Amino acid sequence: MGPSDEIVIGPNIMQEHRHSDLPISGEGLLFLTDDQLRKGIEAMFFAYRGFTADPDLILETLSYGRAHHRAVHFICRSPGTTVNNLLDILGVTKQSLNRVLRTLVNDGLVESRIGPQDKRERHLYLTERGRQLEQELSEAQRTRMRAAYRAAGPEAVQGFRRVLEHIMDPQMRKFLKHMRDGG
Amino acid sequence: MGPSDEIVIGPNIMQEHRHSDLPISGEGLLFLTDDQLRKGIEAMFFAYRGFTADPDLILETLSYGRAHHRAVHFICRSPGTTVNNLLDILGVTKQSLNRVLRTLVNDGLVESRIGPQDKRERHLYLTERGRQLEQELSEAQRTRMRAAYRAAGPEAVQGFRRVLEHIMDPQMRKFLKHMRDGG
DNA sequence: ATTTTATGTCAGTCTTGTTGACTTTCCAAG
DNA sequence: CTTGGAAAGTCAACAAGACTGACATAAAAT
Repeated sequence: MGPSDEIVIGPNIMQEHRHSDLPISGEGLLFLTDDQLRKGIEAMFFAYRGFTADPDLILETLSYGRAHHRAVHFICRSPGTTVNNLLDILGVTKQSLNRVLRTLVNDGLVESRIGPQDKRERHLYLTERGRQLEQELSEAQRTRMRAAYRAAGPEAVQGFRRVLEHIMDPQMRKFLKHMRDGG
Repeated sequence: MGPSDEIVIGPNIMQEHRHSDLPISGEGLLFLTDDQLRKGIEAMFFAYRGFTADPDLILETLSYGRAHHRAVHFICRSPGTTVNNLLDILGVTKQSLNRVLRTLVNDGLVESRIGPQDKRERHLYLTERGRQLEQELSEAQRTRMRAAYRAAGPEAVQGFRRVLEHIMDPQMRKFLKHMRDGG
């Protein structure tokens, strides 16, 4: 942190964008005001930074980045998945993913097997070392999440998940649901 | 999406990392299992993508990036803030922030005034055009959040905020609280 | 007068995204 | 059977945006 250890972002002049803040009715729609939304947006921003902070520290020591973490995570989650599946999930170009996968394969963390039916496909698996790294990364991330869950309580967690699922694009929600049913 | 419009990430083999999943007691600690945590982690990942998707579309047309959005957001929120304050909040280097601020000032979206008391400081303000862009960006983002909030309901929103605040680093939580008291 | 602070700049690197061009493989229509 | 297109993956080059390090300037603090 800075020298003051206390962030004070200028005089506390809150902008009043009230155009859609009018409580349409007298009831409990206060949680939909622009001000409430802004707080949620900022919370999302700061929380995501915390969310990635702990794995980032580990990745840095290996000169890997978040892209590597994401690849390893989803390969661990669904061993044998193809590059194309991964592309849909990660939402990046195949060239971008390929660079990451190449380093992971070269470093002996991921194994890429030619598809038994369709030889164009590559099926991806973690090696033992890959599983080790994945464990280390996700345990770091889980530790923070576990603390947050515990502090917030089960009902808050349910709300958390509920809102997140409505923020994401529908295909992704569908994807998560699909996995949930299977798991 | 892809041609299939349906993401199927390989055979649905769920890894069972049960080492800390043992329900310590028979009570309601099920929300702390590794599996629940993994679902939360993935939800966070997908939701954050949705969270940034709409502003990104607007930014692209202007050849700006998320960095510009963040700067404009926090300058709008706290007009007159200094560069140093912004650095603490955004958590980037001054070189990185400076590149963004320079383009915003050159493009006439941000005004940088020499501090009245301390002439070393630069106080940052949005111009009229800057405010317009900020409105456009945050309205795009709020629209998605509003829909999610409405769909999830007020209790879920409360839980959402509660968990997010526990995920972020304490300084950031303090910062948000500080602003909340003032607003 | 010296040091510290706030800001800005230049140069160079790294990660991770992009597009374009290419090979290999598969499948289906002629 | 062949051929042409689609799909999967790879290589090369480029851009955004983060980073570090070195340095400059001005003003405040000591």
